[in-house]
Amino acid sequence: MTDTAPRPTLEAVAARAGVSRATVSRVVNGGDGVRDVLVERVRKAVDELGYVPNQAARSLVTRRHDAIAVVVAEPETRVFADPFFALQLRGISKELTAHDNQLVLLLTEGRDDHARVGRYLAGGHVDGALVFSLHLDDPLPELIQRAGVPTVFGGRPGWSGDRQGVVYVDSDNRGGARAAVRHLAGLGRTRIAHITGALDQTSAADRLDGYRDVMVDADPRLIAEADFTPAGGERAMRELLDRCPDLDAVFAANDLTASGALRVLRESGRRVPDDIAVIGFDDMLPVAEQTDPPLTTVRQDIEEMGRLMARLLLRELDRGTTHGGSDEATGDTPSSVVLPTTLIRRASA
Amino acid sequence: MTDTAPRPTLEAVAARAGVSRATVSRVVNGGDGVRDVLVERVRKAVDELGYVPNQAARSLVTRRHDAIAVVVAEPETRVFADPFFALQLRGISKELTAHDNQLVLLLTEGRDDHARVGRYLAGGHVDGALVFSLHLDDPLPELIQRAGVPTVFGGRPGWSGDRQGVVYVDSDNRGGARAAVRHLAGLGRTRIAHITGALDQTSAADRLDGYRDVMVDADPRLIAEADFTPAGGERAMRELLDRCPDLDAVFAANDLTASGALRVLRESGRRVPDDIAVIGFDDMLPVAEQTDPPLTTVRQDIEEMGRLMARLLLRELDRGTTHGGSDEATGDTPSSVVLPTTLIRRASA
DNA sequence: GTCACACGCGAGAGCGCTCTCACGGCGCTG
DNA sequence: CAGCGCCGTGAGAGCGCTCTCGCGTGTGAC
Repeated sequence: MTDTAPRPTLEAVAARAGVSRATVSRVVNGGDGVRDVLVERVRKAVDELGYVPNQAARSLVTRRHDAIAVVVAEPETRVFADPFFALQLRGISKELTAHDNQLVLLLTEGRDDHARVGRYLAGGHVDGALVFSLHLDDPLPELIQRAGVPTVFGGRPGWSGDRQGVVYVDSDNRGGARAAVRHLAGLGRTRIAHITGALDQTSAADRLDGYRDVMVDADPRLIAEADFTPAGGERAMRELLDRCPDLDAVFAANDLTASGALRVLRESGRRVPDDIAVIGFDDMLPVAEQTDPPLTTVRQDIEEMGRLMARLLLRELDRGTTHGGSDEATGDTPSSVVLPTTLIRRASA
Repeated sequence: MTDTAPRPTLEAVAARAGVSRATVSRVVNGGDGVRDVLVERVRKAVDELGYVPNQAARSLVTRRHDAIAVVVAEPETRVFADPFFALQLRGISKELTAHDNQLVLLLTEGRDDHARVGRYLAGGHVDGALVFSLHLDDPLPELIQRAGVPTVFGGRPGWSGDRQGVVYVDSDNRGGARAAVRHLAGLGRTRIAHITGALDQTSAADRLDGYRDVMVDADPRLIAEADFTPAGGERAMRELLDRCPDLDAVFAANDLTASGALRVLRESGRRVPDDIAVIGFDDMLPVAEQTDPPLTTVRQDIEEMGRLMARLLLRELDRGTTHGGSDEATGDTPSSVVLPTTLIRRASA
């Protein structure tokens, strides 16, 4: 009953089917160039014995693992505790599963972990990596680049120098921000404030840029820095009310920030959206739909981002396999993708 | 620059250090029974060559993979989109990392996926599995049991027949529920209602049991069924207000449900906690702290649950290795653990 | 009817590692 | 001073698979 059952090997299947190991191998791997009679016979033997190929043995010779590492740096709990990551992971999982790849999850916290991850990736345990590099000064991308593992990044990595061959998937943060602010302007609002996210993350920086695109010469006092958290949103909102009591709209860097801001506005007796209109970013359902009033926000398709990351990586891996090991970019390198965002109108603006 | 660098093998290290493969292997795996001089020499060679053992080759002979599968069945998006799962995963990751084990994530949705997971586990790709079996009728546990892979479950599996050797880690849902209801009673509330979770999950059933433990002969109309979602909470709350306008307290099966209930209460003009006291479950910070008023709730240490699951599994695996392959339970089988919960008092009760 | 060729299949090497086994050297005892 | 034992080391087999190579058979062309 326990695992003492000795797993059948290729050899065993071959014996039972009355063919050679090589033939069984061929059948198991697609069955090209084998007569149908034999294919049938081998399939039967496989079924009867419950044969499952030993991945270790296979990897040893093929040097492929059909496994992808997903690296998530999570210096703060926040990052991990929000649904963002979970949704992306789900998209990745779906895509990988569809291509018979496994998902090896590497969560890192702290510097020493980076070394560990670097070692792991360099160790050739996986065929590629999907990396969420959230901060500008993250040493991880550098490490990974050096490990020589094909990689796709989630979110635009924040290097100043854009190295060649760096592939990422991102939302159109800047465009989304522009849409949000334009929407507010379209409502006739003129004193539109912005509560930023953590500005060491490209998404926050990009959203701020989008805001500035529209509010070309905005009063700098209309911009308050926060960190993507509700608490940060509260603090920033108080600051803003203090500095600019006349503001009539707020674009928050994400929904959580917006929820904090809403709370402060309610406390201060302002009506939303009558006195002050509020827009968030993300369209995190548990948050955006439950605020009071429900939050107008910019939706990004997070699951699709994940799926796309996986697809890009798999394509690159496939390319590497098919075209033989050419060294430098062979022309059709997959390139980065920026997904569109859409404005979701609810009650807050 | 690219991955064309041929990874050094044991052989190469041995040559450089002027010893045999066997000796290098010994050093790499702990270095027992090798003279310090040689250990040093080998270490140096390893560093210089940047040698990393080939896990596939190693697994092939040791039959260990140092990898654990985490299986998450997620029929509903909800499950995945809440921080619960993420926190647990984090605990697991920490523990596995500390023991140099990898985390292979398997997300399933739908029936066909079950077969896939079963095949994967039976395929001997991983040493063990951590399984989140959320629903009573889930076929997954059965499948996994049959695959013969050492497994620890997250949350009490819902089989009527408690098979032997089933190990799980759970929160004290029933005890926590009792504490919550007692607290309400201690506040002088007498008409205490309960909004349940999805009752096909053991956690929901256990919390209901806890409620009943205290409210021994509760008015059945004080119990409304929901599904752990805010929307469900709203619906159930309306039902309850309709049926029992005189209720003075509500114990909700989780924080999300409670947040829905709070909204309905506010709409209906009831004051919380003055008119109606509310308690949740989970202590999900982004929710519990942000409700209005902040939610009194039952905290469970989710991350610790994850960590514990991993620890239990690793211990079991270790046991299997150390004591040779004895077949039936060797006495010191790790047994299930139920973690305590604590009541967190905030403003809502 | 003969020759060339293609196609299907089996034999065998080898991927990088671990682990058993046997051997040489040293220290200890009598 | 001889012999026994033990510790440290190397040689070599083999884990389960893939893949190249070559042989045999069947098919088509002349």
